[in-house]
Amino acid sequence: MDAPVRPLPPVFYQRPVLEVAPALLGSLIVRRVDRHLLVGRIVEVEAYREDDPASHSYRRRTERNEVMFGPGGNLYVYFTYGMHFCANVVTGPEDRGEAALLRAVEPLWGIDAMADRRYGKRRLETRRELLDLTAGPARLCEAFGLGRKDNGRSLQGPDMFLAKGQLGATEKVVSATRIGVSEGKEKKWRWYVDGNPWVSR
DNA sequence: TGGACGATCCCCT
DNA sequence: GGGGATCGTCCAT
Repeated sequence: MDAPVRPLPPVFYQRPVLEVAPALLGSLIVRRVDRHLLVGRIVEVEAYREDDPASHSYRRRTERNEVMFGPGGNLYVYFTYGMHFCANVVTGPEDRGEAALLRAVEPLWGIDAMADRRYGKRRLETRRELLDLTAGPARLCEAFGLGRKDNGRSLQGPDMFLAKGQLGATEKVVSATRIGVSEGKEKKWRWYVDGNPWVSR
């Protein structure tokens, strides 16, 4: 029997990010937007913490990073490179600036609607298009329709939440260094499902 | 007030 | 493997 799909509770998020981030692997991301239901499975994440030079919350509390300092269980969405959005799950207690970046998702449901957002067409034509649909933090934001208006959004639903998921018996979690950071290179604060085709290549 | 740069992606070679 | 797109944020003047 399938378990009911319901939001992971706030207490799930209100733990240290180095615990929460790897625990997110296999979780479902559930999104209702423009009358479409979109579902994916998280397969790659990174942790960012207040004492970490690579984190937006390093040094000062500012207007941009304010959401990271809120209680765990909200979405932190930021704009970068002049054209992309990236989505994070805020973790830890209030006033602790930490979050887990969603880097890759395996699309499960609503793929035609995701394709429409990503490529302007509702039918995928190549395997490459399927793999590029949600592989990467900005790609998954575009596919799931996440943007500026979603910054600070609660993950208790109904239009956006994460739900308990499963890792397959043969699926192995691997930790590695983070992508695209110039400081804090040595920290192995990226986790992914080994061999999953949506993980960054 | 301005300049440098970024938790990226895409297309070209 | 490399570079361009493109603009909000931050910090140094």
